[in-house]
Amino acid sequence: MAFFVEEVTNKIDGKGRTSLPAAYRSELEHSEFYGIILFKSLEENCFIGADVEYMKDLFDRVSEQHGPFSREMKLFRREVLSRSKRISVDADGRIVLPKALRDEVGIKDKVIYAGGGDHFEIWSPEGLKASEDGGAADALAVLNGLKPKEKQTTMASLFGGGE
Amino acid sequence: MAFFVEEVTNKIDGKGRTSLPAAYRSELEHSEFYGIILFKSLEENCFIGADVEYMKDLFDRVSEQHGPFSREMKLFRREVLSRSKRISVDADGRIVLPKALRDEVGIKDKVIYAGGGDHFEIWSPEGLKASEDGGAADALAVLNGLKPKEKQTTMASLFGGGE
DNA sequence: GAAATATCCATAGTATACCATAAGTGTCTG
DNA sequence: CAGACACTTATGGTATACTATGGATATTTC
Repeated sequence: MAFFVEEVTNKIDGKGRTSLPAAYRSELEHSEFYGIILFKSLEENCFIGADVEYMKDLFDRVSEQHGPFSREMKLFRREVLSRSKRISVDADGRIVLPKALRDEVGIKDKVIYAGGGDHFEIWSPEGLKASEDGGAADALAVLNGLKPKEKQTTMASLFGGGE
Repeated sequence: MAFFVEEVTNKIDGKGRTSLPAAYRSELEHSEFYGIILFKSLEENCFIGADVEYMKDLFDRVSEQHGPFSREMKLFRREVLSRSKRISVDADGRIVLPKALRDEVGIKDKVIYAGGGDHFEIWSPEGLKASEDGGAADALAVLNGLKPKEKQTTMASLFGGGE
């Protein structure tokens, strides 16, 4: 699965065209669809981009854990899927952010792509600056507080045939 | 399988013609039948549209899990299959919603298509507005509450004392 | 033949494909 | 090691194709 890192600042022109960072493109080009799924973050003033598989995976998990016509699934459909867009990467490596979307998060002539692993974020420079976090010290505390990775005892490991 | 996202508002004329969103059409055109299955939602005041494979999949699952002549299968036939319609996409990318159907959910001169992954919904603008959900915060809670994907058979699940 | 349904053109606006450039990177070579 | 060459990347401009929609004409269906 694609793994996005790096923070990149690119221009965006009057038609909403902006180069997707090359590092992201190479993560995407093995995908079934050479493009991204884009949707407004549920908590922050930015967009979230990812490959289609990421969204299909979220879909499957909500559907399996709550039921295909559950209240949770309905929320997911309304608040995420119907607000998402499929945006293809053109031959020059660019995507287009329609004006309506740019206005939602205050993007003018520059965008910042922020890699976040399974997905990435798209910010206006002002928006990203305004969204402050705890800083490096707090992040260090998170890492230091990590417990060992769950060592699940699986059927396979019990009866042989593990990796 | 087709994956529908985006919310699109289109006009519908006196003859019931309305453009199916281009994003949906490109999801459908690899299907065996270039058109949709349409049926009235069992719980909401809208229609549900999908490709034929979606309905065949529902059919298979009900049949396999309850038996081909079970009470559940009879319900599915009566309430879903017999109320479904096969609607083809014409050369201009439009579908036709007959007047009887439009009246069922109060569609006048505009329809809203709401992508929902494996299927999409067709609403009247008023109907969609009236059907409110929990909003972004609730949707975020759903996503944060997701359990890890792999459902491995663990010691815990074997001998009690789950998560 | 009247009403309903389907097929065929026309068009304005928009989005996409195509082409061009300029800067940066790296490689190969004499 | 200097320099020529081939790539890639980001970005600007232009032309073409597509989308949504309205109107008109066929073709059913009862």
